[in-house]
Amino acid sequence: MPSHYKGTKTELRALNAYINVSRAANTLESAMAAQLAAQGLSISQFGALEALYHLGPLCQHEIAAKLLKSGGNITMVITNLEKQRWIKRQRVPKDRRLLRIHLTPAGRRLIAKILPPHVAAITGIMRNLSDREQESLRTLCRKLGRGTQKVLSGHGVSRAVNAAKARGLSR
Amino acid sequence: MPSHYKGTKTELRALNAYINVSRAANTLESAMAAQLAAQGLSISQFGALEALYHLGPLCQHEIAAKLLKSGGNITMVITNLEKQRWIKRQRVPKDRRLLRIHLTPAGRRLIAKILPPHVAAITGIMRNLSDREQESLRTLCRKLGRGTQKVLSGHGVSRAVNAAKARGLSR
DNA sequence: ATCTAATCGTTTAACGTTAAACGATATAGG
DNA sequence: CCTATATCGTTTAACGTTAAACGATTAGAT
Repeated sequence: MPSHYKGTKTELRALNAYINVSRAANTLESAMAAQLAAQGLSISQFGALEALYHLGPLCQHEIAAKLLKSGGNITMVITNLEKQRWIKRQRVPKDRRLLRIHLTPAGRRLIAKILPPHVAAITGIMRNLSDREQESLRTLCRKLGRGTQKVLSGHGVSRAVNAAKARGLSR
Repeated sequence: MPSHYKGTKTELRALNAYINVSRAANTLESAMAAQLAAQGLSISQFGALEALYHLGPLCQHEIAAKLLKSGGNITMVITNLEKQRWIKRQRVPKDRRLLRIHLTPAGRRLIAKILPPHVAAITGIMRNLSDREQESLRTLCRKLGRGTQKVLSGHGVSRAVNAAKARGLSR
């Protein structure tokens, strides 16, 4: 956005940092989406499978919180995954409002197969930065993210942000 | 995503950097969307207005390239902006395939009014980082973005990435 | 000059996303 | 017990996004 904006040095510095974070994230997301598209998975679908793989069976609202997405969205993501037989819904007898989502054997095999190249791709991309640079980038992004949430508190703000705020945004 | 992934130190470092960039960008985007929603604008609508404001009248494909969005999408963005009378389409006599998009006086007033608080918001968020940190963040993100595009070349990849690759991704 | 290529904007179908309203179920207070 | 409130998952409507097919128009090649 800074293209031709006239502002103080402080403003231009902030704008430049802002757009470079945005673009880097967009580029990363496109790269991941392209990689997952080969397996017929969207990023959210992958995220759901990965969460189930590492955390065990989860309810939909837990997945929603994990992925920072709305409940309605997760209904769709899970429905599509179920169509492909990667997961199954299972009513919880103890609390019949809940659906416990668990991987099918095929789903488990899929995510186990997909995960290593996925991690390799991320690691490969990150190799453009030195170890020290990666850690520096992580620290700066965390600091920025935390600060941004403070700024937002109180305003009418999307569910994703609220969800992130509710739990400590992890790591 | 790293939640509970077992991997080498190198992999975990890369994954942590990756998710922190993603989350920071998501948080920033939500903050901007919330701010613009008050004016009834989406991020893309704002981006189009801003481009027209700083660069003068543009054709739709130029706006698409600027915002890294597909042509069909820009058709919709411009259509919605035109409904609200912020911009106007104008056929170019010299090349009748082209539509030159220009701000209406009201549109110019709007973006002129919106821009300062928008910049102030970004500057305010970025104040969570020192000047030196902002510059460091910018540098790291640029380096990462450039590297990622190299990795992508050759694969079937979204238009946005291709567009970014085609022109030098500016700055 | 004519025919072929490429470019521009539009339309369509499909998907992901959100917010809001809803029905089913559970929990807490009287 | 019974009612009010809260939670969970679903549905719907609306929007942004992409890719692909399309018609109109231009530019290039022969």
